[in-house]
Amino acid sequence: MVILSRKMINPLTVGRLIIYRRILEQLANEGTEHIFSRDIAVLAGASASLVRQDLMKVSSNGTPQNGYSVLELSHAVTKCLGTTKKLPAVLLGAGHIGQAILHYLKSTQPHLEMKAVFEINPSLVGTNLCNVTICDVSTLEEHLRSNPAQVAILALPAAEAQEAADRLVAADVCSILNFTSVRLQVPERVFVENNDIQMSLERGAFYGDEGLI
Amino acid sequence: MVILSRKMINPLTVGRLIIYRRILEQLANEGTEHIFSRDIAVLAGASASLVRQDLMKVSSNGTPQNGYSVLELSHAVTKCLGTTKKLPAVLLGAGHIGQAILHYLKSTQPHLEMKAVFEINPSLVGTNLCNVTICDVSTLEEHLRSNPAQVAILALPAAEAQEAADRLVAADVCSILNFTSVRLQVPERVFVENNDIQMSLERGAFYGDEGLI
DNA sequence: TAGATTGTTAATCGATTAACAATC
DNA sequence: TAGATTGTTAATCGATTAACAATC
Repeated sequence: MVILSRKMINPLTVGRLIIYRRILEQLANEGTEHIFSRDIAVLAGASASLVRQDLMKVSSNGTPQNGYSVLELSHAVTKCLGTTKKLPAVLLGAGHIGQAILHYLKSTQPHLEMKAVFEINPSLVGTNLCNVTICDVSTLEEHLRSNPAQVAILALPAAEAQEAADRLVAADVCSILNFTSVRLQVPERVFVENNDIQMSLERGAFYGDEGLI
Repeated sequence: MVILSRKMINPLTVGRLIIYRRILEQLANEGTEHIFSRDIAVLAGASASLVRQDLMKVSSNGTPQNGYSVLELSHAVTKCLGTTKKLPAVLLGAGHIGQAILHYLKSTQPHLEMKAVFEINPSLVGTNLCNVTICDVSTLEEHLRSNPAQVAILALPAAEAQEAADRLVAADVCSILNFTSVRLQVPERVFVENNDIQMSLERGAFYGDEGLI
């Protein structure tokens, strides 16, 4: 018998639920009390049908008259996404992207708590970044033994990505946020979220090129 | 009659072709002369079948004996992606992400040439960023009239994203790289590449949370 | 030749859309 | 009530995988 878990929700749906939550929080701030699936759809760039299907997963209860209660739905989505506690996380790479991500974590509140930043560049080691001390990457395993982290963010040069991933997997990290352009090879149990900024830029350029019919 | 164009290749395939090209360039640098679809698949995180199907679109010609010539295939992919010339682009938002992207454009070579950076924060206006002058966002239209850009990169606060997109669309930008967490509403002719770092972080956190079976 | 791989089509899988009874 | 929307299932669409003849 398979036990249902949050993990049973696929990444595409999770991505949309995250978008819905953001929209609902925004609406709540503006004082909107109710909303229809059709309107969520417009704001989320999805179809009303898909929105309703996704919301089934959070055991929503809208009414034909008023649609969904913004507050209730917001809570239901948040509960489904299960982000009550903050997960300990580590960042590998304190370059431009690493720094941007760290600032992101400080301003918005994704449910991650950055425990340490690791760098190869020795001139950065020991300095501070957003109140997190930069450690030498050679101390990664040691650090993770005493401070386990479930999530790791990879923001280092492509050439170092796979080796770093191997070490993270060995240290029981179960979710890797991969901001490098390398497709990591990891065991199936490890989740990898690829965010390939370089590819985004190139794809944007591709479709921006109108020079051919 | 519909004229075939590069645009007919869908975003998923384009994304993989970009990955293949990167892999092939890396292999070429290492001196590898031939490669099989199976090996590309491993490096690209795809199946061999899908790799071959994608490569059909670039009119590849591998042989059963040696697979593909790395150099030939690399050129074929590059030709298909059509990235000979650099497209003029503008960046909106000179915050942490904007800066990281700008450094990316300098180090790697996506086929974009950053023409100008626009900011609302007046204290940044007039200063330099990676050799590009930061302009006041109020001069956007004026600038685009004299220096048309096909591609725009959006890296500003969520609250300003839609209005900025509207202005870009009105100024004939045809590809928007959206690094905000807002789903933009644009005419169908405009391509939008969403890269939602905030969502990536939250999804990574979701799947990192092993606390429930 | 024998064997493995390519190029290409057919089958499958999964995600999205459409449909519609139940509901307020 | 009449009408629009929800929750949910069925149909469709499209992307990936499987299959296989042709090929070297």
